[in-house]
Amino acid sequence: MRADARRNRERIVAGALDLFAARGSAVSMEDIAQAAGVAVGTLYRHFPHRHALVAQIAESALTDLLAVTREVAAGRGTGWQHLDEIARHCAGLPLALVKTLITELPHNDVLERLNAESNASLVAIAARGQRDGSVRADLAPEEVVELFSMATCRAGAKAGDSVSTVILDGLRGGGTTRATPAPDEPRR
Amino acid sequence: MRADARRNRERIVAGALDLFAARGSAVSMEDIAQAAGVAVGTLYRHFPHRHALVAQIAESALTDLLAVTREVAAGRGTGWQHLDEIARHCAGLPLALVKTLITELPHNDVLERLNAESNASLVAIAARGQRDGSVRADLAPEEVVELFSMATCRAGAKAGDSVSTVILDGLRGGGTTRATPAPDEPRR
Amino acid sequence: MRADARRNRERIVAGALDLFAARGSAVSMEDIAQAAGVAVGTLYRHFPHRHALVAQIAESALTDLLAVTREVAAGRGTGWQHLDEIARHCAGLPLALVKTLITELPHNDVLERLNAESNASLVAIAARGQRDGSVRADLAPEEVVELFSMATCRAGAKAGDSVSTVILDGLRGGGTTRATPAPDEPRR
Amino acid sequence: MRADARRNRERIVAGALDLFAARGSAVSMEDIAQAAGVAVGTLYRHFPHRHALVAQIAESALTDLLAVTREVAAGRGTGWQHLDEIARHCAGLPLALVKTLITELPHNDVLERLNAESNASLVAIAARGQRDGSVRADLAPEEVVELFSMATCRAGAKAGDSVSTVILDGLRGGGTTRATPAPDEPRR
DNA sequence: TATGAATGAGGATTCATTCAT
DNA sequence: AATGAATGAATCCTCATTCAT
Repeated sequence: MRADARRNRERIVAGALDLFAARGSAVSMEDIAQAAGVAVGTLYRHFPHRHALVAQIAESALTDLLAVTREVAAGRGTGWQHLDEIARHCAGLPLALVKTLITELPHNDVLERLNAESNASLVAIAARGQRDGSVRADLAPEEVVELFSMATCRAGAKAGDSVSTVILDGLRGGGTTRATPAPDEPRR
Repeated sequence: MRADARRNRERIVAGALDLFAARGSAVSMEDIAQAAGVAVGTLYRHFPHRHALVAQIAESALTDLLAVTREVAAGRGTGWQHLDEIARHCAGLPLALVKTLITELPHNDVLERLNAESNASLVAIAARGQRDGSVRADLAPEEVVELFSMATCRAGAKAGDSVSTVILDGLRGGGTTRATPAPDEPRR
Repeated sequence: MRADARRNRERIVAGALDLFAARGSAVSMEDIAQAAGVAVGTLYRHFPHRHALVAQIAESALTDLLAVTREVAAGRGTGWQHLDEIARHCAGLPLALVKTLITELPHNDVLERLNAESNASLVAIAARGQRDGSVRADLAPEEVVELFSMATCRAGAKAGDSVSTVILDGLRGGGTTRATPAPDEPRR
Repeated sequence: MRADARRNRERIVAGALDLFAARGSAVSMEDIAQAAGVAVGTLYRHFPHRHALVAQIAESALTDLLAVTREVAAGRGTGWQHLDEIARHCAGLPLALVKTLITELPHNDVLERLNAESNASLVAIAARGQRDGSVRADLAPEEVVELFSMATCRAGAKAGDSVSTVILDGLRGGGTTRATPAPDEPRR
């Protein structure tokens, strides 16, 4: 792929993401092209139809999520610490947006698989956390992940904001008091 | 209003709600009319444009929410118990759907007001709960309400499902250990 | 016909005329009914369809015009005086509006006939005027009538306004011959 | 603009003008597109809505009128000769149609201005004609222009037809005074 | 390869007319 | 006879997609 073609493709994806975030998923292809500084024809050269573009955006985010998840999972620390660290990274990903975008997509194997794999990874982390005592054990690991996703996929989620923190803390196991912030982590 | 007209109106609203839930907010007016068993003209007689219909659906749900909130708030019990009880009622309301529908609506004073009032009510309840010790005090009442809303506005939320329960439990105050169900409150 | 029915019919016609004048011919039947203080059903009881209503309005005006024309023609005076007098009466009739309304009507025998008869009457008057010397003789009587109609069917025509007067005066016969083309400006 | 696009645009405008003339202003956009040999989408690419198309048609005609008016006014001859020459040119313009089309347009600054400028030009010409004696002086110049417009904006006006000629002649000044009111008919 | 014009199916909305109350 | 709700064809307009330049 020529350098300018790659650049165009990247600008399209980035511009579309911004537009979707700013004006909802009902943005027209024409507007997306314009935001990327190209003509519609070019947009369609890169993405044969709208779904392909949306899917690409989703795929990027989910791929990043999966990568982060696996990377963190490969490191050291308790299960809860892993969840917490992944959550921090998630704040930089447009997961809330992607979640809504996906709902208007027809069935898509790639996304399905990415989703399943992230989920499997997270469930494994949760389960491990429950075994190492860092994650509360009175929930199914899937429920832990669902709560984790809620903290992570909220619209305006920022790394370490109160609401995420409360949920994350709520997932902790053990006698350690749940939500009280550590002295050096003042609640915002 | 004539009886048949009211019946039609109700069938339209109910049918639209179902369709939106089943197929997303991009359903056509034609389909909505058909689902209600009327012709488009009838749909438009009751709602001069799509926004009016969507707004009506949102208004109903928010009105119900406000009513429940106030009714419960007027009863006895701790702040947390009130939140818990309201949450149970919310499970019957299409709040998750309404939340997404509202985003594609132009500014709407009525909805704005309903939203503000429900919120104010809930914040008051949260604050009261913090004073009576039933709600954890290390959060701003607004944050409590945000968490409450997350539990309440989830897509498939059912009264008393694990995830809601965890979040609600996470809002508890006091020495009592958070998530462990009290003997008389079996986790569902 | 019951008294209230006749009253309704009259209010409908009068209201429609006003609305057409104020907002153009594209007014809806609903609006016309409302302006008359009745429901659409009643409007349709009196006029089986829109065309019938419009035709009725046109018919009224043309009938009035014909009556005036014949009445004046039966009196004494020169041809030009008759034209002048008819023109004064026309100022009270919505002829300009009716002229435009008629264009959107399908073929209509009654209107056709009324039109033809008024025209015939006017042509006769013009011809008589040419014989009695009161109307300029260098035009076909039909052309005289066309000019007369222009004076008479203008949008804001008022009895005796300057513009009408000029045209009417231009139709005068007599020794003064302003209308004779100068030698170097041959009449086409 | 690409050659084919310009050709389409021109065919649309020309076709629409013909259709309006033939079938009134209520022609559908679909029909207009078909008459121009394009699809509706193309029609809308050139004119974002019906009003824009109608306005374009009006603008063309009024622009032509203004150009003619100014061009003629810059030449030599008496005021009346200028009016007469402009009238000849007007016969080629769809002024009658445009006049009715304009009534269904929302406020439009460009058209407003064009109208005002043509009018101002014509009024100036009329006034000059009154000073040079070629235009009758017993009318306000605005009234002269109104009469001029009547001659010029008639439905089937052809250059130099009798009716126009009579009106134009009626605007002449000079010693012969057919327009002098009879003593018992004071001019208002 | 990029451009942007053209296509046309689809969706919102209007309104003349019909019909149940 | 009046009312006003219901119908549905017709119209405007949008936008994903295709294609000529």
